Amino acid sequence: MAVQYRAPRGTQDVLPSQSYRWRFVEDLVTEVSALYGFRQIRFPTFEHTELFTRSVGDTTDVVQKEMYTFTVNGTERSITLRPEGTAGTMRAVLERGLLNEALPLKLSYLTSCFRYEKPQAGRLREFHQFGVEMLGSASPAADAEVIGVADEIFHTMGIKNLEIQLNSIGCPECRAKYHAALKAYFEGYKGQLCETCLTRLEKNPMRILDCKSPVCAEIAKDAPVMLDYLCDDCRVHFDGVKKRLDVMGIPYVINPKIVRGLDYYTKTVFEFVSNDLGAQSTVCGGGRYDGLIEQLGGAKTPGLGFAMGLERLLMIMDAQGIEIPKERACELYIANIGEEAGIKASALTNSLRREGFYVECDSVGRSLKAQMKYAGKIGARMSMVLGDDELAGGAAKVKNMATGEVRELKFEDLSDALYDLGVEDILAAIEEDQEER
RNA sequence: GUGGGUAUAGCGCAGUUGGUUAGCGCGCCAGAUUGUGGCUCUGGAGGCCGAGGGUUCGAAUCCCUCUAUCCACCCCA
Repeated sequence: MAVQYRAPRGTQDVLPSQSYRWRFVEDLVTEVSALYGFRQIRFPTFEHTELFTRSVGDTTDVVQKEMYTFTVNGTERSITLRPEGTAGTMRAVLERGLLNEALPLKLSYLTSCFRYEKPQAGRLREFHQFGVEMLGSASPAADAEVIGVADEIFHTMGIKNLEIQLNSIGCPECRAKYHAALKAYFEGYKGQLCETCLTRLEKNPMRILDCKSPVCAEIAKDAPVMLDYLCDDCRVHFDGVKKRLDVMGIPYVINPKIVRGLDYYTKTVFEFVSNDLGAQSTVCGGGRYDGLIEQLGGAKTPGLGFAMGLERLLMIMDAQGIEIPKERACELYIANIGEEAGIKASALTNSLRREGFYVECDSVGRSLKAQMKYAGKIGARMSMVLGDDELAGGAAKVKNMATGEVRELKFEDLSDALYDLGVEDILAAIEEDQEER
């Protein structure tokens, strides 16, 4: 069958059978981060392009080839769909003067992001991130706190086998020295490096450290390590972070190869890595960005944060068989026979819904048998039939769909007082059913 | 941007060395005593076999092109 319209490449529909999983995750990350004092901020889906080129960095892949950038209706202004959440958050913070409030400022966000990439496992063109930003503290305590929230979120979800990889890429001063040393080292192997690494050598030599090519990896083995080049300030800071994580009981491994692809990072960088994902093994990544606010025109303010990919998070939960609470099931299905009973069933259903119960009745005009079948299919916990007999006799049977057990409910005057009397008895029956569970 | 795999019903899949009306499971709809679902049985709806071109008496099947999708590189969450 030739479907006329397809979802654009790299996008996904979240169907009702899956959406409850999303809500569960969204609620959980929001609640856990709130315990750490992070309050949610929301910001536009698109921003002026300059915001991203200045913050993310115009030499990064994200800016150079992955942004959805466009102009609208012949205007000059260039607009870009957010490729990440930090830039928009910082813009809002500066524009709305949030740094004038009590510091540190702790914010969280839950948004979709857009990157024009070739889709593969765990990589989409529209994807969703939960992120956290903490501004106004240069102390390693802040680093530990931010890593701590992420860790606690994964822990609360019941996710296992995550590895926290930690590194420091230093401040601009010590990193420059390291870059020089690294470049000098790899220059000596220019003839052996792979093609991409030759461009990396110019652009960002640290990336060579992470090359999968066996030759490059072999060469990289003896390359200088960033951690050996940290200035005193950066080393003390990094030690402080590690010490706090140790005390907090959060295990981590030092990975000198973590580089991060966004320009604004300084000092601490970290990733939460899982081998339950495909090649895209990072589920959460972040770090410190002490120069960012200043770069965007604000007062010099230290800051840091992380972002986690919700699709990847869900993938891990799926792979690890983590159970997510199912949605509330239909509590009662009211079947009807005949026009008159159908009208009463509608009214009764509505009354029960107003009482806060999940009740369904026939809205198609199906036979009793088909109605019962439908009730079973949607997983209704109880069913009840309304027909001439019930309307006249003042009693109706309520059936437990799981056990088949039938119980008769009596009504004083079902024909006229159905709505009031019927509701009460049925409410009692539903509540009783709920208690048993 | 560079590779490799895949494309048949809503979903998951068969379809022999090319051979007539393209099948199976699940799902969907209806029926099996006119007022009770699940199990079983019967019937039904639903496919230009991803698109276009070519070879052939004849193509889901062979060839070419395109598109989509998946996985990997790259990059990142």
